[in-house]
Amino acid sequence: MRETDFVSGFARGLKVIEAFGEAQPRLTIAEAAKITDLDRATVRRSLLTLSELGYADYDGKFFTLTPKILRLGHAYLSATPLPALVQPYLDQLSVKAGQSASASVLDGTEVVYVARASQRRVMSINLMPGSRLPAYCASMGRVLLAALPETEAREILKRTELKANTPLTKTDPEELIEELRRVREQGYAVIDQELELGLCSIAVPLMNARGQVVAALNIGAPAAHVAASELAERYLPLLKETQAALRPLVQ
Amino acid sequence: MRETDFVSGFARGLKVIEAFGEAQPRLTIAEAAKITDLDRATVRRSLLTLSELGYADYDGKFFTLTPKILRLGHAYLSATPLPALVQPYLDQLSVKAGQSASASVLDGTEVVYVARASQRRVMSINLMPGSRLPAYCASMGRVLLAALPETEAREILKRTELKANTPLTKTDPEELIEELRRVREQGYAVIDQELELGLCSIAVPLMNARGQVVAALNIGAPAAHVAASELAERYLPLLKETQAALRPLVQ
DNA sequence: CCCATCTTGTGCGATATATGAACAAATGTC
DNA sequence: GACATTTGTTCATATATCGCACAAGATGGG
Repeated sequence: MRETDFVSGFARGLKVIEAFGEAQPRLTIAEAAKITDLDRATVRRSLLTLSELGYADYDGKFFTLTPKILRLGHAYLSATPLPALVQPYLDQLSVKAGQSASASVLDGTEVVYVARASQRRVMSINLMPGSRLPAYCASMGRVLLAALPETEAREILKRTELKANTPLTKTDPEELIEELRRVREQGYAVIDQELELGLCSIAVPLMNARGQVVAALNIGAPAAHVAASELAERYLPLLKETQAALRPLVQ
Repeated sequence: MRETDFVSGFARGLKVIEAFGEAQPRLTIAEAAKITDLDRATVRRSLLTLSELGYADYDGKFFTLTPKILRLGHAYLSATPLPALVQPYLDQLSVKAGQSASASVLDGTEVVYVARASQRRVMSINLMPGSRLPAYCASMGRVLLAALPETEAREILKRTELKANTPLTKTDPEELIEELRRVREQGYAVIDQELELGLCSIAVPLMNARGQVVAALNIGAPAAHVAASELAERYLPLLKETQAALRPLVQ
């Protein structure tokens, strides 16, 4: 790609949108400039553009995103049949298990939630479509990494900041690779409080008719409610059932 | 706003993202140019920029959006406490009613779904966070329009293409204004197959502690299952309960 | 197999944007 | 209430992008 095939104004604008988040629901020009590391004048123009197009509101001091911004993500969600397809199955799965059920895909070193059915809020983190978690310490992440050729999985782990979120988090690359082998063999991954204390989860791959892994499904539960060692016994049959039902339907 | 405070490259890029959708999950440069009504060279640069940033994939012919694009909508969903807050209540509501439950806000002439819990898929249209429906013929739209000063509601109806989706759709502005008065008075809106034959729904406003309407909640049901005339009897108590539970929690 | 048609890639002049400094306004501090 | 800081805005100019026109390549009938 040539230098001139890159629209930096566009790239800068996208960076500005991403500056908004849970901790920063409203931003001043200076704040957005600090977060994005762009010039204040540049950020101002991007924000005014967003505001002019109705993607943001401006009260003279703070900018906030409007629901119109959801059109952008919606372009993906509606263009990809997967989220709509799995949603009703997740709903059923979630009701039957009495726990949250989710589906996600891999994006770089992270898993991205594309659909979710929650029974109650079990985590301090709030998950919804579009939410991201590091792949190495999430059950769906393990399943998705296990589906890759080992060299690719290694490559992703190398690019990941393997930090210990809890004392139980596995952070040694070799240990993780070994774990991925186990996951590949047994067909599911169990996470015991590696992401957050008190939370464990179990995931299976979602395959299409040709056997390609296109996503992962999981059930998350509070550790106080279900011990990690019981996860497979209690929820694996339900997950396998959903996996089998979806297999002929995806892609 | 001055002319030079607008970054047209950014605006054009956003338009390109929105070109993707249910009917157009994969686009060539020429297709995207036709949809957006932009010059091919411009669209090409935008698409290559998206691809370079990881928001899109390019196989040399087709561009597709990647899950990374969800970061943009996620910036709104996580920045706005509402979706996360109402989700567990919708889940409960959906289970109790045995029907789909949703929350939405108004964006121009449309309602935008910000959270949803579905029991099964009842509509030909697939709804999910970010989905949009015309406000005039949706139950949540009626509730949200009814919450506006009448002049504003009129203004929005004037900008709306009031088309008859079914023989039951109300399309006369005066009749709609009259209906909004009724909705305001009774505190809920019922839609009987005005959007799609076979689908009816009931919605209530979601107010904050100060009594401002911040969103709408609804339950949708197949007409074959529940007649529109029974909706209020069957589901209004559940909706009112949820409305009351959420009232002290929002904003 | 060839021609008509559609698509993609590229060079260039005209036009629009980014930059950083300077200034004005607002905010916070003592 | 005055000073110090931060923030928002403007401006001139260097730089980058836009859209057009054209070339090259791909596609699809007949």
